[in-house]
Amino acid sequence: MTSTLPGSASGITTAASRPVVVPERPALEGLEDKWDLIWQANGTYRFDRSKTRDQIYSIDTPPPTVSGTLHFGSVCSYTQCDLVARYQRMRGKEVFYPMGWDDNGLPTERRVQNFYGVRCDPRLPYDPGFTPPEKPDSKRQVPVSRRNFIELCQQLTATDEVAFEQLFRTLGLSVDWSYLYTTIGDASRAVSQRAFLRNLGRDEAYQALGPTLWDVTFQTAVAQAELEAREYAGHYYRVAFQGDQGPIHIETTRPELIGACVALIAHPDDERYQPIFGRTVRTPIFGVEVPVLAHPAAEPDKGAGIAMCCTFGDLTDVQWWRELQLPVRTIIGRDGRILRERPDWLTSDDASAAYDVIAGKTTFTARQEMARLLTESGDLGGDPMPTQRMTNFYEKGDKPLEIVATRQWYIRNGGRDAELRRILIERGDKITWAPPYMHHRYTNWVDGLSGDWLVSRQRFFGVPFPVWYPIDADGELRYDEPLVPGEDELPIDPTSQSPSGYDESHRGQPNGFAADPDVMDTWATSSLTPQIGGRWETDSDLFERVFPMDLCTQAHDIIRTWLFSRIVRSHFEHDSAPWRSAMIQGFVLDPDRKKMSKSKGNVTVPTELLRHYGSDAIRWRAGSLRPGQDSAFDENPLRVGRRLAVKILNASNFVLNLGATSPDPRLIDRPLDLAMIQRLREVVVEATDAFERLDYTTALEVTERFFWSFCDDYLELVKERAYGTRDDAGTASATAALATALSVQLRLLAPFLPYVTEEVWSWWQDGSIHRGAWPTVEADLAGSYHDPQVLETTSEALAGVRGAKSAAKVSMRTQVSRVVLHGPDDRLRLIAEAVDDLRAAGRIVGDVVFEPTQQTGITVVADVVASAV
RNA sequence: GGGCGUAUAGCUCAGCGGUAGAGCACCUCCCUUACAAGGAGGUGGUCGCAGGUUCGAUCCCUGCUGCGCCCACCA
Repeated sequence: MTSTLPGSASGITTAASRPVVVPERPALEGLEDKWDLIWQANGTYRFDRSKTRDQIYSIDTPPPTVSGTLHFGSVCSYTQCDLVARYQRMRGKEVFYPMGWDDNGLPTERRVQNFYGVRCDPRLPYDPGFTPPEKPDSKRQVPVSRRNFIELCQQLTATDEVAFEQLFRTLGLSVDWSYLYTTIGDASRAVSQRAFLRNLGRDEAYQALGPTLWDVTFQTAVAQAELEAREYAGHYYRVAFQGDQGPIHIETTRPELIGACVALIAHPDDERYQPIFGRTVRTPIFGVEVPVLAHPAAEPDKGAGIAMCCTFGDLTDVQWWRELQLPVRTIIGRDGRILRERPDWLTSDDASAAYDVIAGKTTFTARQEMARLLTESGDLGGDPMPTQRMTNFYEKGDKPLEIVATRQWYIRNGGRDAELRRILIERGDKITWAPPYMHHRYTNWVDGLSGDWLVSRQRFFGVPFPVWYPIDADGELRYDEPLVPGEDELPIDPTSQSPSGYDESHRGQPNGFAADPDVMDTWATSSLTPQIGGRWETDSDLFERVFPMDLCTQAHDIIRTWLFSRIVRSHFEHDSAPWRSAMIQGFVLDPDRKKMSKSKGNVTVPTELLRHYGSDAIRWRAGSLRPGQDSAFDENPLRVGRRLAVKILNASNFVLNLGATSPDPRLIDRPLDLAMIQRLREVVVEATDAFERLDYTTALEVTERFFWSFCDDYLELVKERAYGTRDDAGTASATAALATALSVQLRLLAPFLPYVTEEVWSWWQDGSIHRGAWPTVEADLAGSYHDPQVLETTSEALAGVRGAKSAAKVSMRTQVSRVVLHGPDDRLRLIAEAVDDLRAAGRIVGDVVFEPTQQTGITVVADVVASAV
């Protein structure tokens, strides 16, 4: 094993002055471990930060959520990014390609809860000696303090991160691991808090008290981008409100919210209700007077055409409440249950008695109880009608979202500002999208935003808001006068550190301070990955060399979250887009084209596949999946990929054993060799153009197609001549052509199959192929033009000879006494240029006769000699 | 309901204004001096439907239909 030196890039290969060492029996097994170690030792993928911005290609890679295992689809996505990284590196760019682990946030918390059987109760004191239960019981989770909980999060993610790095190394990602970051790490927290404070200072971030989408399971607010509409079974209840002129019937699916009703609302043009606009009616059961109001968002043909507005049943309620300036009457708590305390607007004895029935109940139970009460009171018109409706869920949750009034932090994203929205859409217009149509998804999403970006979460394992609030003499928090740290103090934890001018004795006291209790959503931190990876404000020299970045890669599901949020942050902080190009990747679906998910148990785990087929085979598969396109998981292509890797091994071995070890285009002079080189020139140009368009699939396809025909036809046609049994000039031409083609092809394939190409390269070349130069016509394939049809046409004739043998059911070794070639005169002339090679490959011992005809193709009549030699 | 994508061989997909392609599968043959976890040869398609543009349409345009994804839809 010849070891390589860091940075010893050998571009164009030269005549081999070093010994060529080909193993006796080359194999794929063990290549991953071997080369991972060597690459690591030699710093093959080390980022050289002395390079200038124009010499650098920087990549913003999604930090995978560290929660258990990676999908096969993720493995493909990361590989696709790596293909581009490797191509750019071979093109001579210094590639900045940092990796991060997204370990903060709810997914980690949830995994920790399930893994250890614990839940966080921030009221508990820290227990330094805590050990998690031996056998986690998900139904009886042990309450632990916030600090204990965070320690468990860090413990588990640390374990997971080791496994992730090992997997990515095995996969052959050409990452410089010394730039690794984690989203919960100090550096990320500092970046996240600094960016937030800057947003706050420029009024791009603000705090507001208002209706918020709320997940009752996780007990946190969630953002618009994290919503998922799902079908939800329910009933329409026809409910009577009593008015002076008789009952008004509305239809609702949520009778448990009647206690939260603040108005009835119909469309202003709706003649049925015009007489009662401005009057009041009494709610059933509770007898609360509510106004009947007009609003254009009411739809006359929906339900009864008149709706009850509750605080808050849905987003339309929020709109009515806001625009009609209605009061807040909250009856659902943050745990998703009806408030235990009786609301003060329910004054009558009947109302109190009825409320006591539903107090503390879940919405589901309360709904049943209310239906019963309505039936008893005679306010329910007819039987409830079953219905399926779409309801908003938190994408990671399994109970419908409620809307509760809470104080939250927001970052402006154009949701309430058409001008900002327009500017952010324009940012998207300037990015090169692959595939181009993904641009629409971005534009549509931004265009459809209806509110600012809610970034606060009432959770524990995340980046804290770097904010305290003064407490006035009356013990009230002054939210409007937040205290913030200096940027040089970051990262800070306001729950354990005190603001300047205070000390811990003032915490929670009148005239003291209180910490903001919330953490930022994961996306609020990962929206800054270019800044985190590029070490914004802590290493400006680096940041200026890598930002704005050249490329971001990610799957299409997080355009609305990660991609958009990075544009927002970069727009505010740097007045630019974070990158020039976005490569959007598809999903790998299960074989039935269903989305893989852990809950369905249809996830394909990649580790076993990597072991079985080898990393190169997996990478080959990833390289055949086009950007943006979903695909169904299929094991068969992995076999095909492996076969290619084996073929490269065998063919290279063969070529080198023929003595073809010196690529030298000047020695190539035979028509067949020149034709092959001409085709290879075309392949180099096509593959390069394709990679420049981020179309790695086409680059792979043209290269691979050439490689197989190189093996099947060219190699067969020249091997006799290359053995050197006939004439030396012909042999020199053949071996030079073979060595040239091998060198070029290995480099074209190197991004896709880094292990097998590196292995073969090491047999006869110095330095890592991955620091070698991407092939070009000028540097590698100089020489004169020759009609490439000589190769195709002669191959076609050879196929004809083989066909004749196949039809005669004889071995390919069988000799042929006489061959007659029919075809157009000009094509026969091309064959004549390589007829000696055709003779050798076809084992033609007698005459080869050319008979020009009007037909377009070549047909062959061959007289097969009875037996093989 | 709005947007986007897609429809090509049994399967997965490429292609593209000029006589239909690949891989897999299938069939036949060959244990051939690089490769039997190989190799060679072969079967197989009115390019979703209907119009239009064109000398010519799988390709461009229009409409329809199917499928998929994103968004909206909680009275």
